Amino acid sequence: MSEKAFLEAYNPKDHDSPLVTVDAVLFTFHEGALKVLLVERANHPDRGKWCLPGGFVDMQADENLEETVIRKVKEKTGVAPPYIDQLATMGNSKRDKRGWSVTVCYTALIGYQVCEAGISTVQDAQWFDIAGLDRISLAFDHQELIRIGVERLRQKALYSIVPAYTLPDKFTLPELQHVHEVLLGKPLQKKSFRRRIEQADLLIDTGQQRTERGRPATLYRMRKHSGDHRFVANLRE
Amino acid sequence: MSEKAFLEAYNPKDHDSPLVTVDAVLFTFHEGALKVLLVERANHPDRGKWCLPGGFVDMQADENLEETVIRKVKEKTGVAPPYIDQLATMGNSKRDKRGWSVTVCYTALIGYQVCEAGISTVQDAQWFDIAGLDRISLAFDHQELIRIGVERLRQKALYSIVPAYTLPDKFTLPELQHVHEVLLGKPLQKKSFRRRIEQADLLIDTGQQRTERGRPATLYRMRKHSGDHRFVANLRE
DNA sequence: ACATATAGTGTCTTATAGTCACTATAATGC
DNA sequence: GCATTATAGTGACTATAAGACACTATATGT
Repeated sequence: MSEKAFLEAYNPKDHDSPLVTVDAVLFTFHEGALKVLLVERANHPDRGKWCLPGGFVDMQADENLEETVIRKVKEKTGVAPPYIDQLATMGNSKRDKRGWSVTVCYTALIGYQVCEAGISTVQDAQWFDIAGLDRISLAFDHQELIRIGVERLRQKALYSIVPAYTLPDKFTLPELQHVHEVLLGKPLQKKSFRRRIEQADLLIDTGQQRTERGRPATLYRMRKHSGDHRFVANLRE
Repeated sequence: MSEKAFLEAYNPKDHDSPLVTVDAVLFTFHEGALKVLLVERANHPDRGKWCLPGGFVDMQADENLEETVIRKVKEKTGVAPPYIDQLATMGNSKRDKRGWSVTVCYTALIGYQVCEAGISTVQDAQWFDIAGLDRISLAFDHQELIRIGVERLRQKALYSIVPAYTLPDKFTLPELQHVHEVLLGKPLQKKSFRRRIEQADLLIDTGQQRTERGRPATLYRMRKHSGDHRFVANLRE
């Protein structure tokens, strides 16, 4: 049989295939804490429980998985996040009561203010503080996905400035250091922190400053691809 | 409606779902070169082209995705690899002529000798040198998956000894250094290389030695979880 | 003006990688 | 046997980047 004939005769529904969903662990940083966006499930299974934003791939609307996850995040926040990265794919027969299911989970970062308006218009979406999250029961294996997402972001805090994407467009170095400190759960040397960022030329000085208390701090914004930069040496844990 | 009633009424086939496959980029190191295992496709589409070992999830036989990939690798090599890690999930409407498809791709490492017998009994499986692989046309997006796998392994060579899993159970330090050098495409300082491994106590001295030419080299084997160790500083690129 | 708070720097120390010459131990050839 | 060659492994100094911490700079509040 030719390939053409094979493809004409082929019907995907002849095979059983797992359910395929996409989820996003979307982090932000606000009021000194790392937060994750959760959504209240409107339907069975696990109706009423909180879960990650996500859902089924729409084979008509979505060209690829990334489009699916961006569509899902936009539905809840109103905007596309500036940082998105594949986190893990979970697939087994037990994670969803409806049967064998696969979820492709992404991690995304966004500033709090950027999507504040969008989130306030969506009744069922809410930021949850990472600390204490283990006390509430989430749908499916989403608790585990968040754990993996936090661990990944923590690792990145050691050798990159990816956590900067949890901040607004413009931010100060002390703010960024604070995010890293919260992620790593310990104080960092400001000299070391500043020095490596300066040497790698990762940030653009906006020329602006911001004063809260004390001396004003310089406002920076991320240079293009600064999220891809890996320092040759980690901050010590 | 109760959740119980919902689940009883639920039929996964009511939804369209993408095809779900699992693939493995299996590397080994032999005769001074990094190799990847490829399989010749017996069926449409892309019949006759080489591709990664992998295939559909068997929802009856497989409890989870990792079982699927291990089953598929065992079919071609006869053994389960000592190192396996999720690499990336590719999902879009174009990668497979049969329609919207998702592949969960793993990367795995194994010693050449360990599976030599298994591979020789499988007619359609063969090791390919990474160098020059870009000249042959692979099925689906498997060329891209291999590229991502090589890049990931190259990164790991900078801050871990994960590449050791491409070697036999027992190996010498110069052998391991050579793997890293091939991955990074440049010579490394043996003093630096040895020192960091010794300091982190990652290998077990087997007490045995091996002589090829010159002074005999000590044979080591990996300590448990040595693959998880991350050096605080990278080798310089 | 001074106290307080926070931003940012100077400089020494420490940890770890790079360099490279040196020693150690095998096989080989005369 | 002994020199030669090849490869394994070490010693010791240098270079780089992080840690520590005191010091300066520049705001606000009284």
